[in-house]
Amino acid sequence: MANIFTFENNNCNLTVKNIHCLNLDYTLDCGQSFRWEKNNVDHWCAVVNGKYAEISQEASDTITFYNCTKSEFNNFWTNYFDLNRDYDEILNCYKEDKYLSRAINEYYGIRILNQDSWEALCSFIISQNNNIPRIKSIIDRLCENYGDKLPNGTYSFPSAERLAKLSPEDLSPIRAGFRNKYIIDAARKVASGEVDLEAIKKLPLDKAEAELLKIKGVGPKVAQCALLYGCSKVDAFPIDVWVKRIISELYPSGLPKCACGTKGIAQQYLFHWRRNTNSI
DNA sequence: AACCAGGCGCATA
DNA sequence: TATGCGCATGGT
Repeated sequence: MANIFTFENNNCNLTVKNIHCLNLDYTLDCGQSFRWEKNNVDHWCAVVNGKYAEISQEASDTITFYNCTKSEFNNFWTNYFDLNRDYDEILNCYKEDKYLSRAINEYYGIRILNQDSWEALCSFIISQNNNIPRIKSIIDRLCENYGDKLPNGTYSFPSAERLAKLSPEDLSPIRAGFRNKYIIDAARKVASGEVDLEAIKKLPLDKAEAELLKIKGVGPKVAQCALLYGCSKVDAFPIDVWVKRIISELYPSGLPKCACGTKGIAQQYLFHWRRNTNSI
């Protein structure tokens, strides 16, 4: 069933009701995005596409966007949270599978975000052989050093064009180690158009991956993450250590066919479930 | 004090 | 094609 939203304006804030299958706590803290943090009043905050955003969830179907207009919601946030995709229909199909069924029962409301393609690519280059707290702190330092300062003192994610002018040595303050040269190679190829992220969004999955593999430090895992989280490819399927465990333990002959076409969504539920529940 | 972290590039066979 | 190691850094 499609979302038919209802809106309430309070001062500059917009409360949206009748949102289906979106749990902010799960969605913003499940390893797909690294910039969202909860503030002192338990609202989720981040700089998203160059603007500071603050949101909170009052009920399972009710979310308030602070300092946000209805047109900003319609033109940006519906796509960011992928609200036009019918998750209930997708997840309903997963119920025929034993483990997917458990994962969606426990973590109903995870959605795959449509993040900025460059930010997603760069963030998952940083993620390799790394843990989530440190990924976040490296990205924070990258933004503080090379992003634009916003009026409230936060920083935007630096553009590929900005980083393309730097050398790997220039990135030493962010302490990303051996990943510095990968970030710069990605920035240069994206800024020059040698790797065209907008074109990649329109390519089939395999061709899109091949384009991203032109970048030093981008292998299959990072490429699939960039495609899933930044290029709206819901069938992209990043295989990290956790998903590798899930496959070998539960799906030695592959994911069930109910996940066909949305393997990235299934992956996200299984990943979160395996990391947090740790029982079969 | 070793070991690990949402991997990848490179060398070796 | 398939393994194994080094890579920077910080947390446990």
